[in-house]
Amino acid sequence: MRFSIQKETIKKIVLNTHTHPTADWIYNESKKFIPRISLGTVYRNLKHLETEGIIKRIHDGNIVRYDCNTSSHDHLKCNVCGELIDIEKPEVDVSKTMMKNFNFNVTDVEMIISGTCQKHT
Amino acid sequence: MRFSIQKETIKKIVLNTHTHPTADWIYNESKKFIPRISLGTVYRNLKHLETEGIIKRIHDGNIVRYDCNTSSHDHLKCNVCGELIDIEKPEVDVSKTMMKNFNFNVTDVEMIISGTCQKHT
DNA sequence: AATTAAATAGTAATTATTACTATTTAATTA
DNA sequence: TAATTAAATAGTAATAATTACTATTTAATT
Repeated sequence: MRFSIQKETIKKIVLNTHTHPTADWIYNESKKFIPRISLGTVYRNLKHLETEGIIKRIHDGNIVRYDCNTSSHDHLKCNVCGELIDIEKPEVDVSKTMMKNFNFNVTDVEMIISGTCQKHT
Repeated sequence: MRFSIQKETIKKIVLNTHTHPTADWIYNESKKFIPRISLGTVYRNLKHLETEGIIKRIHDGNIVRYDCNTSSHDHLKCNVCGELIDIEKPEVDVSKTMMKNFNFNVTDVEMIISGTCQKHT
């Protein structure tokens, strides 16, 4: 992997942004430093960073976001402001726990557990 | 809401399909019965069915799927065959539980809890 | 049977993302 | 230090999923 100003800039932006930005947001942000940067460059480097385990790709509904927190954690999503809030250690009765601990009124819990099923073991 | 063959057909297809189909799959399936059906009609009616609470829209990564099971449940996603398996009652240590109960090797757990945060109460 | 407004088919537009290619540039070598 | 080489970029085109638009059709009402 070769050095490039673009790669370094994108990396710096994502690692310093804790609001789960989209590719487009990162693109616009990087244009402040490299006005002629290409959107393809942003996507390519985000993919690199993900492969290297430096960032994580998260799915907010059908919107793809990037997360500089690569530790295993979940997200609370507010229906009003759309903000994603990092949470650690999901518990049994998610709704009740969220209500008690975060004063967060759960209307929907969406969880996808990925892995390998018994058919392929 | 007015009767239409298209609406009835789409409803029947989704309610009889338990494999979490995509809009495109439903479109192709409905063409077997109504060859000149429009893709827009499929999307419009899927949106209606969702609004009426007859089906649920689920997010499989960045792919949108439709689920005729509207009860609160989660999904196991196999990385090999891509199949989504319905599960009830998520438990604390998800990985361990999945391994024990389903012989499912978890590599990633993705959960989005939607609702309203304390800023808006 | 005539009327009316909702639903449809077909097409165009939009958005997010990937693919392609000529040019640029970081790293290597002479 | 200049020449070489291959990786990365910019810019554009292509693709895929979805929504928007509009003239036409059709279910329901009169």
